[in-house]
Amino acid sequence: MSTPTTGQRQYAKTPGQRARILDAAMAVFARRGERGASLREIAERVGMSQAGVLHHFGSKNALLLAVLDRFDQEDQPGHPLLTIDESVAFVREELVQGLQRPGLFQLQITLAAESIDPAHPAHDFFVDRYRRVTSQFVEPLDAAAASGGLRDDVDTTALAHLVMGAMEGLQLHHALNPEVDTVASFDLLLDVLAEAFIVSSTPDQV
Amino acid sequence: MSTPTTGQRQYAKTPGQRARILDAAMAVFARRGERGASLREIAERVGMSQAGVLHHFGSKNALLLAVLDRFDQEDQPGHPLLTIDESVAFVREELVQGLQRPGLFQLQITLAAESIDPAHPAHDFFVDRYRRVTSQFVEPLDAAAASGGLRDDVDTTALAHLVMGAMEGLQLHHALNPEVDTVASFDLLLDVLAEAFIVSSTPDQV
DNA sequence: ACAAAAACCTAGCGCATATTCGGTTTCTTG
DNA sequence: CAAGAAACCGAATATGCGCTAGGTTTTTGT
Repeated sequence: MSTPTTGQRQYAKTPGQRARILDAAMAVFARRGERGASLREIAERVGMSQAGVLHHFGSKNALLLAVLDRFDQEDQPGHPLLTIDESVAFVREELVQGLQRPGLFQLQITLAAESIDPAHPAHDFFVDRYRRVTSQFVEPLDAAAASGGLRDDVDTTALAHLVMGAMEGLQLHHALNPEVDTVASFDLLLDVLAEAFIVSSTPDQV
Repeated sequence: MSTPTTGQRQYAKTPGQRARILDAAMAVFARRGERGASLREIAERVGMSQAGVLHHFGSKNALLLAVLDRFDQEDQPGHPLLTIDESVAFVREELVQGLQRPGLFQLQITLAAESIDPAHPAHDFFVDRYRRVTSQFVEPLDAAAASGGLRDDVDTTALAHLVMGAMEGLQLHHALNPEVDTVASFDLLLDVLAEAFIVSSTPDQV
């Protein structure tokens, strides 16, 4: 009765294998989307058979959900974002890192666009995700507006959507044309917004 | 010898049928993407068999290209955009109309995201398209900068990418969460940019 | 009115896919 | 070291896809 009814025995290398499958699945889903991705291609990358992959994740759908779960954790901030500066720094850092690890952003854009279709298996996930991320962004803005750090006539919701939208739209352009400098454009936006809306005790640091 | 060797006879209702097929294909491609779309679903919408659709367009690929062709024409400006005001007005009008005709934008986002994959049949189209649209936007900006209508230290390319990226990113969010007010966020961007960069002889009209 | 071609349809082919099934190997635990 | 289960694999199944083949109906110019 050491590992009883819950008995989920597991080999030592199993977590590693699952991780390798997730790596491959992320890359393939990012490139081809869920609809264009095949278990065969994922299995090939891992050096395993289709059936082997399914042994670990049960179905393509479950594999997709596991990928989304991991993706959600990887781009979650380590600590709550309380101030505007923290939020901005976090989101900008994401954009910068996206240049060296294009997979994450590509996964996001590819799957999010596919998920517009209500019949898509990730539809609910992305609908919920955008709501969460938006409120994560609106809250510090509202807090700043309340404490006088922001002009109080600003539509914080519109502002949050603008920043998030710009980030992903730029990323989409960059994916199609690598010459597009996402960070330059995004910084342009941040500078202009700061100049227009932030009420700083110290003068602006452009 | 009235319609000789080039003899492409056509029934009277054929153009109408082709148009109806294109309508259906646009809607289905917009919802499901190219990979998720099936000729069967398109044919059903038209009230025709799969083979009937193929009789008119030859292959799914050719149908996709026909859709892209039409799409490109529909959102092309009627006249060249020479000034910033014209460009901004045009792109903003597109956004407003997108609310009443979501199909066009959804088609654009869905297919563009799918097209990140170099193996996608529309890859070349979207790579080229973004280049074209960007330069269409950069040109009036450069002209304005040259004639003193714009602050001359502005990175016009980054600016153009920002505006285009924001537009599409917002549209993606809106597609997933209709509560997102794309026009409000976009106007926010335009106002802030105008205030920051446009050198107007008359004072700004917020 | 008549032939000829366009505009369809039904049926089926070949292929790729996700998933299942039964067996074999590999590891873990007592 | 010896069960026994986990971790695989090869093969088969069912489904959906784009596309083709061949025939029938509808429209057309003469």
